[in-house]
Amino acid sequence: MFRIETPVPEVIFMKLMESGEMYLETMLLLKNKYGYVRATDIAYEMNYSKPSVSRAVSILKRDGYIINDEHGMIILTDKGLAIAEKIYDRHQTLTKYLISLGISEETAQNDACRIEHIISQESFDRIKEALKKSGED
Amino acid sequence: MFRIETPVPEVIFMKLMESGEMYLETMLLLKNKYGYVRATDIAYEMNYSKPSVSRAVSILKRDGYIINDEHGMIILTDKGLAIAEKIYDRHQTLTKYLISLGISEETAQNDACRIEHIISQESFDRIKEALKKSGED
DNA sequence: ATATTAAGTTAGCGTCCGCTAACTCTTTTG
DNA sequence: CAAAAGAGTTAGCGGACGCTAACTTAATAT
Repeated sequence: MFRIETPVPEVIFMKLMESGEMYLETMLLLKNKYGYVRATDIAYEMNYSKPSVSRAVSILKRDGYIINDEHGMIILTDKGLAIAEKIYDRHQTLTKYLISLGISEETAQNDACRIEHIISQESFDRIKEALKKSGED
Repeated sequence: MFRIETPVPEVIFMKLMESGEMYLETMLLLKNKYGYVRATDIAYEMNYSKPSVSRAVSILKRDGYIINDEHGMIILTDKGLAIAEKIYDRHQTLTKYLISLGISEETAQNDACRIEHIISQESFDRIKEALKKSGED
């Protein structure tokens, strides 16, 4: 009898896509807002269909970003929370920064929401710095 | 005999996707560099396979962004050129702006390349303004 | 003139990520 | 307690956009 080594690795290093980041960010937002996170509220918040959310949730669960508590509520794991907070921070900072340039609140929100996923750490750090400085005078 | 009105509109209003914008921008770059635009050079420049480029080109052609000249070279139409120039301008401006914040040339290029497609006109205008001002002192 | 290289296309695959239809299961309500 | 409403899932569609393999056609070199 031979033990056959499975060619499938324990952990496939999945790069989290923009959409996954948006879901995690929304979950953090809902957690802060209601104290719990449900798929249906995610769907409402993101203006997506329930099946879209259902699939996203199951993927995020599979990849260890979220788990369910005993009541079936969605709980961010450390890994998931880290990303959610990172994106949330980016969102706040970028929004404030764009507003400081004279951009309307609404546009700033929308643009921040897109940029937060694609900007490099280096650029984000410099922008955060610039915002801090501009707030000092 | 009845003339059957086709339910398919003459022109389907296609929103150009980020990838289409990148192709057009690259075409403008190649035009400036070599004086002509070929699919194979696009593939080399963007690090894409020839079939990927071939399909993109046929879609951009179908939608009126490019045409072929008598030698089979790719020519940007007015519509295509307008977009290419818009994105190119955004690229230059955003790159300069990021560099002015202390971000390295390379990172600035990369981030500009992503942001150029998603930022609103309003935000872009404010950034262009801010860059102009910062250049004045 | 033939062999090689280059340009471009076609066919078909795979992933991401929206969607609707239709179902189950639970909770609420008259 | 039966009906309605709400939460969540499964199945399957479709479009955007990468890819490789394999082809044709045109240009170049020996």
